[in-house]
Amino acid sequence: MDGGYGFDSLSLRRVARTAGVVPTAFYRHFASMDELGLALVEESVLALRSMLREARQGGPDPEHLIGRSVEILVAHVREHRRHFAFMAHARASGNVVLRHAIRAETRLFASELATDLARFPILRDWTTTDLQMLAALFVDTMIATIDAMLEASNRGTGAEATAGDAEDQIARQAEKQLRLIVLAIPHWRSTD
Amino acid sequence: MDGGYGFDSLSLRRVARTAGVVPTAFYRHFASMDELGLALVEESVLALRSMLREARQGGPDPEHLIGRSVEILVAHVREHRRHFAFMAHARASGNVVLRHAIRAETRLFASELATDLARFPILRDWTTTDLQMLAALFVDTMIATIDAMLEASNRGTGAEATAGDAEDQIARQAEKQLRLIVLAIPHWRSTD
DNA sequence: TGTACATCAGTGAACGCGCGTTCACTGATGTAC
DNA sequence: TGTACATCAGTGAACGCGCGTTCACTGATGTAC
Repeated sequence: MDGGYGFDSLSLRRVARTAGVVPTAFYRHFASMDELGLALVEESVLALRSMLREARQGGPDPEHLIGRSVEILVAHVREHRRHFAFMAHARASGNVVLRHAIRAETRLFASELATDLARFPILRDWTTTDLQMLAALFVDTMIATIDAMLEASNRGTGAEATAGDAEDQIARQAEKQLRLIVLAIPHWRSTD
Repeated sequence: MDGGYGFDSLSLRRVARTAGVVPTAFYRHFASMDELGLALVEESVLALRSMLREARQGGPDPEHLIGRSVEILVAHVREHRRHFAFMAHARASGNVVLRHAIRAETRLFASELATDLARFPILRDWTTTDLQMLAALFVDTMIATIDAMLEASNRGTGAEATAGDAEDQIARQAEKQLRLIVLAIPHWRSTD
C-alpha cells in the first residue's frame, strides 16, 4: 500500500540499495537527498538546453520552423524520457527545494525563448511584456505536450504500438496548437 | 529534513492527529489513504464543475467572454485555493490512483469545453479533432495559469500585497494569451 | 414508556518495518620525499 | 625504487522514530417491539 513513483517517495536507503552499497556510503557522495535531487535537476536541465540549442541551429526558416521544433521536442523526450519525467514530477512535487529549482529553470527557459522571438521581424514592435506572454504560451504548450507524452508512455505498458500511436497523435496536436498561435501573431496589436 | 507539502507525504497518523483522533479511528471513515484521496478529488472536482457552470451562465456574449472567464477562473482559484492546490499536486504526484483520477477529470473537462465550443457559429465547420485541439489549448493555458497563481501565493507568504499584484499580473497575461488564441480562430483552415 | 439489541465512532496496546543518521572502523589508491 | 602518510569509498552495528495495521474493547446513539 505504499508504492509511489517520484523522487518524493525515494529513500536514501533505497538509493544505496540500488547502488549496491551500504546506506551510510551515500553520504560519501551527497550530504542529503535534496543535494542528490539538485544534481539530478542539473543533469536534466542539460537535456533541456541541448534541445533549445538544437532548435536554434539552422536559422529561422519560418516555413518549417514549427514542424522542426515539434520533431526536436518529441525526439528529446523519447531520448531523455527519465530526465523529463523527473522534471515533470519535481515541478509539482512536495519538495520545496526541487520545485523551486525546476521553476527557476523554466522561467529562464521562457526568457531565453522570448529573446529568440524578439529577433523575428514580425515581432519587432511587440512590447517586452507581450513577448514574454507569447513565450510563456509556447512554453506552457510545450510542457503540456511533454506531460501528455509521458503519461501516454506510462499507460502504454504492454501495448507498445498503441503507445507510439498515442505519442504521434499528441505530437500532431501540439503542432496544430503552435500553428494556430502563430496564425494569430500578425493580427495582434501589441500594447501594455 | 523530511517536510514535504503534498498528499504524498501525508500519513494516516498525521490525518488522525489533526482530526484529534486515535490512528485506528481513521479506518471508521476510509479503508485507506487512497480512498481519502479519491474523496478529496471528488470534492475538488465540484469546485471545477461549479466554475464551468458559472462560466456558461449569461450566454456566449463573445465581446466580454474572455475577460469574464478569466475573472471567474481567478475568483474560483482564490476561493478554493486548497482544492486547486491539491489537484495541481495530485496531477503529477507519485500516487497512481490519484493521478489517474485527476487526469480523467481533466480529459472530461476538456471534452465538455469542446462541446461548448462547437456551438459557436465561427467554429461550426471545424473538425472534431480540431475542436479538441483548441479545447486542449484552452485547458492547458488555464492549468498553467492556475499553477502560476498557486506558486505566486506560495511565494507570497509575508508580503501579501506583492502576492496579490503577482496574481493580477498572471491573470492579465492569461487574458492576453486567450485573446491571442481567439484572434487566430478566423484564420484557421480546419482539416484532419 | 420501557426494555433489548444493533450500529458505529473512537480507544489503547501491540506488532514489525523501513527510515535517516551517528560512530569508529577498514582497506585500497594516490602523493611526497 | 621504496617508505610514510593522506585521501577517500565503503563497512557494519546501533539508535530512536514514525509509520500502517491487527485486535479486543468501550460507550454513546438509534431502532424495534
